[in-house]
Amino acid sequence: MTLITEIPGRDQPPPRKLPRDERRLQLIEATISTIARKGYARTTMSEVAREAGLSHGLVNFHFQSKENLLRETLLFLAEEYRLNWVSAVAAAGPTAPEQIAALLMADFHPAVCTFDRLSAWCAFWGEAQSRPIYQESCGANDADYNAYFESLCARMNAELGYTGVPARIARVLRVTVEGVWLDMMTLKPPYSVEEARATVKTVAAALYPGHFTNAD
Amino acid sequence: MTLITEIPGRDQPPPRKLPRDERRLQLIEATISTIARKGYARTTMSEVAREAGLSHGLVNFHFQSKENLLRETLLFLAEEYRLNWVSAVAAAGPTAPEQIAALLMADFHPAVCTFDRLSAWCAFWGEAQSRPIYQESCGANDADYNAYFESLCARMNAELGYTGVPARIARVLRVTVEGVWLDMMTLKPPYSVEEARATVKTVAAALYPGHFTNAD
DNA sequence: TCCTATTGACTGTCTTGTCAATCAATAAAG
DNA sequence: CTTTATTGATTGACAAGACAGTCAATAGGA
Repeated sequence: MTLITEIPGRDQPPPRKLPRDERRLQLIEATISTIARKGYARTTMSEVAREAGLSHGLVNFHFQSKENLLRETLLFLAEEYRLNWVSAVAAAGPTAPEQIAALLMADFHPAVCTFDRLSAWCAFWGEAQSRPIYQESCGANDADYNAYFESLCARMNAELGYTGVPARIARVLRVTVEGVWLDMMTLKPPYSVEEARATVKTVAAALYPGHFTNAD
Repeated sequence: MTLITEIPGRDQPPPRKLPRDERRLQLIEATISTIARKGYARTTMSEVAREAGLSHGLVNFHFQSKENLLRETLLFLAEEYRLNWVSAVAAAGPTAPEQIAALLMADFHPAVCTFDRLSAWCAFWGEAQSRPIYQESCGANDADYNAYFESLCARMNAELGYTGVPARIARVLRVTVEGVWLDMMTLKPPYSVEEARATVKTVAAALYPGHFTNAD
């Protein structure tokens, strides 16, 4: 999504110069698209620049090195993901089932669940060198997510009489979402977001039959 | 796992020359290890050769090109995976729950569920260019696997009175396994194979409460 | 001897990162 | 209001290095 060109009614060409942060964001988006289109291994500085319609010297000007560009792209995705689920639980009702439903459905929100973004996530997971980078910078995010998810499962037991091991139930729900994400990357043709959500709801309904229902 | 050096009791150096197929297998194993250790993007012909203790010219001699080496490595993993689940269901009892259990547990058999192999799978999933290769050559395998899994879920309905949509239930179980695989790649430290199997059993027990039990 | 596997030097190509020159926008000066 | 610095973004040519793939020479087994 470009920044300036889409102001409705004014389709002047984008300005040649752009402030630092907007240009960086544009280049990160171009990196995500390039990874999705060409794969991580074939993502070059020049290709990212071409995707953005800029010269490759500019990428180094803004990010110093390719390694740094990829690191910042990963951190951008991680922060975007975190904001998405945090705002989803904030907007949901206070009961444990409502909060769990919000967490599960947030992962399929169009802000984070696009083909390009899933593709980029999958590429980073698969690239050995990016795993320590992720752990180091975002391990705390994941720990927060897991801790919150487990606390909700514990509340399901305490408040609503279920008996599953919270850590394991939370893991089941989390890996189901991850597996569906992988499906949406891998399968040809991918199934719809509706079907993805229905699949996750099926698991939730199986684990908590009184408080979740199958989609159809 | 090297091929010749580990014959117990005979630790003569490996023969300088090796028949075609054994050398190819050795290089494919070296490719898997290299992908796991350095990542897909940093996997070079020279690095694969060094991992195998051979010269890099030999890799081109046996595989013609890097692209072909990676393709054959992917096909090797796919065939190994297929043989593993096929033999697991062949060895299991004939009832639907037994067959489903065999399918689910087979994915954690040490023949296919090692860190190097999971790492390589994940790298191939993440690499955009390898997805069409996989579809083209192994899409039929996956279709077989899914069709068989769905037929088992249909039998659970017909023979044992369950009511879930077979396609969706099969998908839930499959994505759970995939998600746990991802966990075993990503998490630091990874949880044990026992815990992985217990997680999958939790889902099966939730979906088919009369015929699967939680691990503990 | 013949045949196949193996080696390692070599080549051409691609890629990253640097840098001096250029350009656009704004501020300052006339 | 026009003209002239100043600043910071942008470009494209370039150097240095890495890599895939080739090939002539060699070694080992039949």
